[in-house]
Amino acid sequence: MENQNSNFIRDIMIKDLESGKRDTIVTRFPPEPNGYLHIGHAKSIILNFGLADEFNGKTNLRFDDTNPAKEDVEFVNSIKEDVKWLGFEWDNLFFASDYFDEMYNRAVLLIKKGLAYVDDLSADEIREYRGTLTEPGKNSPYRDRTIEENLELFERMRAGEFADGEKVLRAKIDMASPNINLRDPVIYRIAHVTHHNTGDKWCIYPMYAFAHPLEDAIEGITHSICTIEFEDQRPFYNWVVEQCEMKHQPQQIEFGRLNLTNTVMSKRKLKQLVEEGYVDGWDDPRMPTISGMRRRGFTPESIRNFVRETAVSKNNATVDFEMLEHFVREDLKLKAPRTMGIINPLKVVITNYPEGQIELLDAEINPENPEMGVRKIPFSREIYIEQEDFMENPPKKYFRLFPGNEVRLKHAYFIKCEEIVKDANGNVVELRCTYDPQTKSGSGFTGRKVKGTIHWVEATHAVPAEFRLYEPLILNESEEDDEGTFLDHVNPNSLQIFHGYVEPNMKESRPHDKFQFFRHGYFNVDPKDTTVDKLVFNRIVSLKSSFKL
RNA sequence: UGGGCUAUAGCCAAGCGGUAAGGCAACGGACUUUGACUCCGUCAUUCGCAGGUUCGAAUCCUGCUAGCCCAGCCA
Repeated sequence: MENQNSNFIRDIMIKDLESGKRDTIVTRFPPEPNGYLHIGHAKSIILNFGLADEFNGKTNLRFDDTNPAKEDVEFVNSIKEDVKWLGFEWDNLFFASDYFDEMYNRAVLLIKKGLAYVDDLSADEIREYRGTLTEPGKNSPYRDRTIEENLELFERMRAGEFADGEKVLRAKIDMASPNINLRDPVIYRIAHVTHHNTGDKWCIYPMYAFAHPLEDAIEGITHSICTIEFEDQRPFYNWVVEQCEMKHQPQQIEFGRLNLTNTVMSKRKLKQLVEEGYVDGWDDPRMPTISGMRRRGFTPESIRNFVRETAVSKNNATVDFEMLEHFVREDLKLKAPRTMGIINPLKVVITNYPEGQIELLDAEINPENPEMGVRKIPFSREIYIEQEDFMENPPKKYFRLFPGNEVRLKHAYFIKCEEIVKDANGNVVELRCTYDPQTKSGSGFTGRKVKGTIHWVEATHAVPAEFRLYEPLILNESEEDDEGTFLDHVNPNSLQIFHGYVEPNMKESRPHDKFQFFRHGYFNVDPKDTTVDKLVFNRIVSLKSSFKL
């Protein structure tokens, strides 16, 4: 059951509906197609789609493609895939570029109202004229051009008569405003770049601050939900809607970004990790991208529940990664079949078990969800167990195998360690044990108890498999901005690869199948590197453990 | 330093003048053929700090402090 925390955005919607200010809810998820989505975007997606769903409203997926230099169809496709995978369906698919004509006309309107002008100042000069945080700016010498001149110049900008950077269109507001965003913001720039949608039709493109309110107004968005850093932009957002005389008036509402401990979220840093080879790509299972999390094995349900549990506020929050892990475990608990896998094998020979005999044992697929039924697993004289489950000189409270100790083999028999076989270097390479036939699992044997139960895989039918275990990619807890030095905190052990064995029926597993390897945790069949003769399992999350050596 | 925003436990967070919800984590204990799960219990005399108003303040007022965002022809 997916929970519902109270949140201030929902409260606003309820109020607007009750007061009659709105009679429906329309939201939008407006990514720029210039990169891959990450868990931070998931929060925006879940808020926009989730809230609209609650009120039987509508949500548009809108690509904010106003800067062709950075955009690509590759990204529009991956974004669409990620939104769908997260479980949402958009009511309409739009592109900001669909509205370029209307935006142009609204800019002309502004010029005609004396509220916009063409500026010939260079980018550097504009910065100088803008003033600073503490000093007011000053008016551009071009600020008082006549409406006719501005109209003509803007038309010529559109016609391609000027080079990039030669001229811009600016809103005429107040160069002395304490809100720097109101010091005559640039609303159109020249860029002779081919656009992924409109091709070479345009060589002038609207800026985000001008385009976004228009897009929202055109689509009849009621609540335009965005992140907190746009709060200063809201006065201009409202100015555009009003001065451009848009019929519909959307309301911008800001929420605090989601951050995770030991995770970097900025595009610049993620890109650096990819490009400098710290990870395998944007979908590396260690990446906080949606595609990375999908490949790691996180489920859409777990991400949705996690995001909903973290709630909506205006704080900049850094949520413990353990919170995310909790929600995957919870989701997979009833869904994932249990199976046994040996990550780090140690051979065990059961000396009193008949040679050549193979026994098929019954094993519950998921004891917490009995409806999943039972599987058969082979047992014989030779098995593999986990190296970690044997110690020659164990500390107190070690419940696993050690010389003379007896443990239960899950679904099978009690075995007792009788003898250790070592190689020339003194490493333990094999254990010789005996089993007690009357302790067979399910036989109801109660003669004696054993402290530990360990998992195993029968040696002659064992299927080799690769296990990939992950640790946080970044060692420092919060994403502080030591510009450039975050690479110093990259965890050198973020990926550990092991070669071991799994049960024979695991041969049939398909990419993205999820399992709980008994006592190890939840794993996903890697969709990229798994082939017909090579199984690769990504550990999504370990099981919790209170065991400490 | 001008403007905007934020501050409640280790983390996230509810609370909206009537005496600090919930989740994660942690820690005890019960159960256990997963050192898991489940269950049961513990975990803020106090809400960034200092004053004030009030019978009563996390909530209202005043002053301070700390953190985040804004000086792209990025979004």
